[in-house]
Amino acid sequence: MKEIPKTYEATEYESKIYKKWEASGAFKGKYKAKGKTFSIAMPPPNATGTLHLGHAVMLAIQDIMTRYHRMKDGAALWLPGTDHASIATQNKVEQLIAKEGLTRHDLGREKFLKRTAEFVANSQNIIKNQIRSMGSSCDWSRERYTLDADLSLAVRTVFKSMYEDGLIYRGYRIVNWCPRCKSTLADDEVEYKEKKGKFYFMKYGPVIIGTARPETKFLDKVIVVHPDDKRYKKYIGKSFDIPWINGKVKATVIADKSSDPEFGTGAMTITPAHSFIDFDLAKKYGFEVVKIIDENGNLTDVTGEFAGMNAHEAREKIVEKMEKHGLIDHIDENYTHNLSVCYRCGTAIEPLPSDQWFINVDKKLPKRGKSLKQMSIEAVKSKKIKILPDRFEKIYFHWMNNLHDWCISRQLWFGHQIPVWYCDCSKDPIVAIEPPKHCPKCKNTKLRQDPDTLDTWFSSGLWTFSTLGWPKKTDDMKHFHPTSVMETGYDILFFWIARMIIMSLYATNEIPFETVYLHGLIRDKFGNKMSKSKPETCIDPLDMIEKYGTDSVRLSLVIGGTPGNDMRLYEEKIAGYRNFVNKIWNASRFVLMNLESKDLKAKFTKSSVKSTADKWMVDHLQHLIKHTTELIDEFRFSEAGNNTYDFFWSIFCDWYLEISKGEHKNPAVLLYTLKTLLKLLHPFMPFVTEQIWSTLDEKKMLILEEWPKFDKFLMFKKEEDLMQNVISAISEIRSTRADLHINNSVKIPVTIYAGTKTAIFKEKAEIIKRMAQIGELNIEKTGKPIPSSVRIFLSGIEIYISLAGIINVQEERARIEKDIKEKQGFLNTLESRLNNKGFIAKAPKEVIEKEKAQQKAITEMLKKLNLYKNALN
RNA sequence: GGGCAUUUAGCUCAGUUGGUAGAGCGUUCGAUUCACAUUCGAAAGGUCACUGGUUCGAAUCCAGUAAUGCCCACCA
Repeated sequence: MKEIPKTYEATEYESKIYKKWEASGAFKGKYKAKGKTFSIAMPPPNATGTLHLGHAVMLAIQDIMTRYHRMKDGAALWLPGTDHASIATQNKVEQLIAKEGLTRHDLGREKFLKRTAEFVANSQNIIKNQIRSMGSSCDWSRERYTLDADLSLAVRTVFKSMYEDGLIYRGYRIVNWCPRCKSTLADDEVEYKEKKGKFYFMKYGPVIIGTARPETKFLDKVIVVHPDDKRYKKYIGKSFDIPWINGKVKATVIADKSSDPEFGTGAMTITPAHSFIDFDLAKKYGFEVVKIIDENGNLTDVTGEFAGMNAHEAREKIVEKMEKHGLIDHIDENYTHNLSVCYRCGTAIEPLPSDQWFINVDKKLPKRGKSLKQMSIEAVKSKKIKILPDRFEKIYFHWMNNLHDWCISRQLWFGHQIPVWYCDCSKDPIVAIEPPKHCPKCKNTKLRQDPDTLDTWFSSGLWTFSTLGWPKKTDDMKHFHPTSVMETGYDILFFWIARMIIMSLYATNEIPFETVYLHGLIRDKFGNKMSKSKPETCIDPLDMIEKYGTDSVRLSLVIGGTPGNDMRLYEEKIAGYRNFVNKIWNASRFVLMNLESKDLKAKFTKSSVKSTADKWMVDHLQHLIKHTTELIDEFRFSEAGNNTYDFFWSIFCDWYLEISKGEHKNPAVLLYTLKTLLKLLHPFMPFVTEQIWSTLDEKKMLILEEWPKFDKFLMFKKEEDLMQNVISAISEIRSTRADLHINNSVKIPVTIYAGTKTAIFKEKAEIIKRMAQIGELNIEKTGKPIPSSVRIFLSGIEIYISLAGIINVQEERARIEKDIKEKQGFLNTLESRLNNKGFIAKAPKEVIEKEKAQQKAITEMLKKLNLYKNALN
């Protein structure tokens, strides 16, 4: 009837289809008629980024779920947005203005933020269009940005409430300080890099101490040894005047179990201001905390002649001086240590004490009697939140159990400025949601806002509910929260997932999501991390979309991947799925060519299913519907996609379409099967399925169609079984021909004795002839062996390929011997099992019955094969 | 140092309640105007890392070993 082009050119259709979807309102998150609606909050990409494979894989998986539920439930929400990513974005803009020779201080806060806003607006558009190019069916009318007014309101609301609950406090603590970003970092924003360096052993009065950082040791005056360390027992509690870097110091020896006798010399001095452990010790014993290194990474005035020098650069000079004074015992030149560096810029971290805002994770909440930590652990332990794969639950618990108070203030400009104001009249902070007009104590109107901003994860921790209108009580909150699934890479389990759980439980008293699906990382062909510095294996999803189409890229990212496991991606894989996309296109093309326009309007019912082949096809399809639905519900997307792929290609195309050629076509079943398959494939490959759908005279777009339902009245077990016999016969004949090197152009005569299955073989004679390239075909119930022929024995069926004049006795003998050997081998294992008393006694009945039946069938076949072999000459 | 994962065909990977090992790519043989050569038909190719255990039966469950990768902690 209709003719569509021979090859599917993805780029011709994709953007048009996307626009049509978007314009039609199909993406809009509607409420399900009954019960809670399926919803996903899209992990917001950084407002600065461009689409990479990490985004591509998350978009593909989330879109599959959203489209599936939209079809199945009639409604679903996928809420998109972007994250301001304070530190990453600020760094990027700083790099940009550096090209103009400017720093952010040259511009000043206001101008710098304006500049950043412009930059963000521009890159947001880029990433948003790239999200569209992946076919993402997200609700753009609900799009959010973490710096939007209402999201910022949510941030300030949570801050104030936490402050009032005594969870947020200001404290003087050691923090991870990045001297380049000039900001604090949370513990998990610190990375460790192995570095070769020197390890210095220094004479410190009665002991020798080891350190990698001599430049922090100026004011050390406490020696710590283990209480049981015999070497030092005599010194404990004593004081010494010790010649040190800048003259004499008075040092005391104390005993504490934190000193490891096995490490170094077993004695250490402590540097309270620049080591987390030493800070804790200093707090424990009440020692003075003096800063040696300042916020710029320079040595402070207490270091005397070294003041103002960069701490790292001063190291060698300090060591030189110590050497001159005989304070160096020896130096280990080959020491590898783990250098802590900033996860954003790679600069070495300086631990230093500073006034910062923290969230107390251990304090029990006034009304709930539990700490944030306890609540967060409970939510997962009780299975209210399920993490897939579940081994990540253990990792989550471990992390949560060891969580320290969360430092939330950052000395950055870009972000949510901390909603705290100060008045000159006192040091007390004024915490408010909206800027206060005057000081509540002295009515002074000149207030200063805390210059710091909040950790970017503070606002993204609110993402599942701040995007739905919280703190207002919105209908969206009611229908969509808690969200159904959080789908993201396992690499941000702590950064983000854990924080969302903490924040949501605190603010809304609800879990943020029911299931966490963690996908793996995409790696290159050799299993390495993809990097732009290796262009030969680095894959840019946008290039691939351009070259192979979005559907192919999506399939290649989903099939073959299992949650929590990394996956390799390479261009050949994408090309393979492009072939599949084209296969679907051409199968549809075939169906269309075999339809009249009246067939498109005809209704499909059970009575449309006529031939045995039709019934075989429709029966298979019911199983596929059932299985695919189950697999998607179980988050097994790879299997669901792969099964449908197999089905489409090797069942629908290779058999049913081939059978349909000639006299046997049934437009109703062809169309029903195609439509059902398009629906099942739509979540995985939305574009090509929608494009084909548009040629089928349907009223609704495929995106809004109903998900196929398994229909037990369309099962035809008996016909399915009969047809399978015909299919095996065709396969066997084809295989035997190829084995015997009989060219396809030779139309060989074949005789089949089909026994009880004679009727179906007679019915399908034409199909068998065509598909197995047979000349003359005789089908009888039984008969005598045909001389000069090759024989195939199936269970209850004998096939004779007459090869008078063509048969090669030697080849045939080899073929038969191989067959006998294989069958004998199988028979042997069957019999040894059936002779095993234990097996008969303990194995389930069905298994035993099955094996007995097989034994009988094979024994019979072997008998025939041997007779045949002996007759060959 | 602690934890986790992976190890299945030449390559990339599936394999959920334990019952003669599967796919795609690649290889080999055969097919040229058939919906599709982005195709079709066929084949070869595997002690399921190793050792032991449980079981009538193990790729699958348990214990141990090895290799690889990842995460956490971090030592003055």
